[in-house]
Amino acid sequence: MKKKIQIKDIAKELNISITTVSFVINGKAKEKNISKAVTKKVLDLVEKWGYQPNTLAKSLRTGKTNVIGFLVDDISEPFFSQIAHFLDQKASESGYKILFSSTHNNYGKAIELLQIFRDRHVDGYIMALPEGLENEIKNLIQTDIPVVLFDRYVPDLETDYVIIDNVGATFNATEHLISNGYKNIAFVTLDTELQQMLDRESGYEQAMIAHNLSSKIKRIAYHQSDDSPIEQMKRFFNEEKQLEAVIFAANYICLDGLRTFKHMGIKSSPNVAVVSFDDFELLEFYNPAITAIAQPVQEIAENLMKILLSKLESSGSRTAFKQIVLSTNLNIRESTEGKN
Amino acid sequence: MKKKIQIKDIAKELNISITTVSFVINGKAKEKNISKAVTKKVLDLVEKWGYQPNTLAKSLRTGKTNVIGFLVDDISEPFFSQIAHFLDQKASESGYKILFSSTHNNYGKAIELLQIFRDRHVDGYIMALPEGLENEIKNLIQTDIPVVLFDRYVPDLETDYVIIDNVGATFNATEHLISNGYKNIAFVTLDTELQQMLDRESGYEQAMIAHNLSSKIKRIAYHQSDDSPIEQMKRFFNEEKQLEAVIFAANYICLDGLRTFKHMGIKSSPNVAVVSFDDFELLEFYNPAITAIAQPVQEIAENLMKILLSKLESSGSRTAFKQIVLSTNLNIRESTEGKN
DNA sequence: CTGAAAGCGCTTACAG
DNA sequence: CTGAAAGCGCTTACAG
Repeated sequence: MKKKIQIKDIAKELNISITTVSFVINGKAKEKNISKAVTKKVLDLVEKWGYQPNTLAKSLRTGKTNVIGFLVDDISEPFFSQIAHFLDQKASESGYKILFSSTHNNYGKAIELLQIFRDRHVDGYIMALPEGLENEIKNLIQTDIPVVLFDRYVPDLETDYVIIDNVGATFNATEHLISNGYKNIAFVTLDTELQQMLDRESGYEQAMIAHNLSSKIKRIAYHQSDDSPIEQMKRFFNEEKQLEAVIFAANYICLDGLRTFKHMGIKSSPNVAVVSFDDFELLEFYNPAITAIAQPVQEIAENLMKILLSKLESSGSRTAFKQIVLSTNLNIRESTEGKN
Repeated sequence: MKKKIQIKDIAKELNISITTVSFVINGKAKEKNISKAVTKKVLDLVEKWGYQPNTLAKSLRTGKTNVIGFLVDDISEPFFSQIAHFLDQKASESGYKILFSSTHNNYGKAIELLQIFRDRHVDGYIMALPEGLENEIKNLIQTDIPVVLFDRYVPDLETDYVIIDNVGATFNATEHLISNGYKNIAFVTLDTELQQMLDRESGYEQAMIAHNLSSKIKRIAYHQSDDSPIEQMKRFFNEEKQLEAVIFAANYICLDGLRTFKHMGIKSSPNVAVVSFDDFELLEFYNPAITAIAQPVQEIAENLMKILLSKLESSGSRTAFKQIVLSTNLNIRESTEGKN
């Protein structure tokens, strides 16, 4: 491999100073009143020699790395990996790269990763916050390093975020079921304090109340060794023989729900209508195809990146927090075709 | 935020030189004959003040970034995002972080990304090579920067890689079908020169020949605007009315195959037995559940990381190329239960 | 056993 | 219009 070219090589070849070369390369020729002739000479040689500035040296000097830290529960979950994909596309267009890691919904791991990202001087963070990290995030935001949250948020935490209208999503899904003739509708969710899950539950409840129907909410405890989610659901479905429809509050809950149905020999529709939060391939191919609340993944990623980039550019001048709420889409399929 | 502590702060506080502090921090106290007392003093203060070396300065000086570049077609494909997840876990344990990007199977994009990774001084690469990049990879390897390939490989390219036994995988799957009474078995694959796809095809052919059955191979052209994969498959299945079983050579091909079946009203088993290359959730839930060749994702990731780390540690002393071939697992499900 | 100093490759305030 | 030089925060060859 040919030896790496440096600024000083260019300067020497052209008999000008390093300063001048640096100014030209960084597009400050105009601003610094460098003559057209010199500017062109430099640019031509840079082109000819294929000079690439050493990003490490640049970062050390400027404190900017052009790296964004991306933190989620588990990068292999389809929702997160799709977000990652779109973020990467957008980031690349602006010269940023993404460092990712998975917290596994673990407080200690998340703290550690935040520390590692800090050590590596990431310019900003995009993350889905694990429970209990409110204070760390508050501290992070106070250091003036841009942070944009998504998927979940903390109601009284002043920060930038992009989320979806969880209340509206389940409200609409519930109304859809009701208008198709279902009355005995259950909502199966996670036993958690995560705001987005509470919002989803609330949307369901509001719709049920609006139609004078009584809510049936089952909160499943995950990460509990002595009582598997499937066992918990089995008991619930056994008690609720007259159930006509179920809304599952997240994709993995839906998967476990379908597994439970299989174990119990319950045929989803026409027996029990099913709606899943989060759309994924399986639902389309299931027999019968399952109605799903789809999150606008690309839109979420684009908004995250847009907010982060604007913060990055206006760094210093503290801008107002941007909070974006996107609406979801109800993909109606056979599973909720109605009782009629 | 409290001002960042530097080596010189520690040195000043302790009235010793920067050199000594640096040696202690880098675990060279013994080697450099630093006294136990001094060593302890330094370590205690580092602990107390929570000193973290500036990785940027360290990298600039040493040329090592502890960053690994991870390049695949599309990070949001489940296979790749799972690999990413396991790699991240393993890398973190050794103090490495992963920078990822998607090539979208695009030659120009891949070249560009390789350049960007180089600019960022990644210590090594893990990648699934897009077609036509053989020469770039050869150059890369010659620069002595560790590269480990996976998923696909080029037969006469001397390098490290982790792949699966594609020939054996489809050979076994085909034999499984034959022993369950299927004779008229088709193989639906991609129209490509990618070695791993050719290997899969070859495994199928060898099994068919071994049993004196005639092969039926359909190569689907993807990325062709005027003739969708589904249309191509439709025509094929229409011509082959007597088909008893189909092996799809990759997960997305299988998905399109299932879509085609749906369009045509073909009921997979019992009419047509189906085997998919790559296992994913959908197959388990499909009705009937579909038999699949599963790749050992975690094992692949672990091997990739092990090879890369060993190369990273022995940098300079060029080690022999490690080429690992892992075997797959045939997850037998209802779709191939047999004609009996 | 320990320290002063050069150097990694940039950017930029300051001087002319 | 342009340049000499300091400094970002480390590591390490060299000297004592």
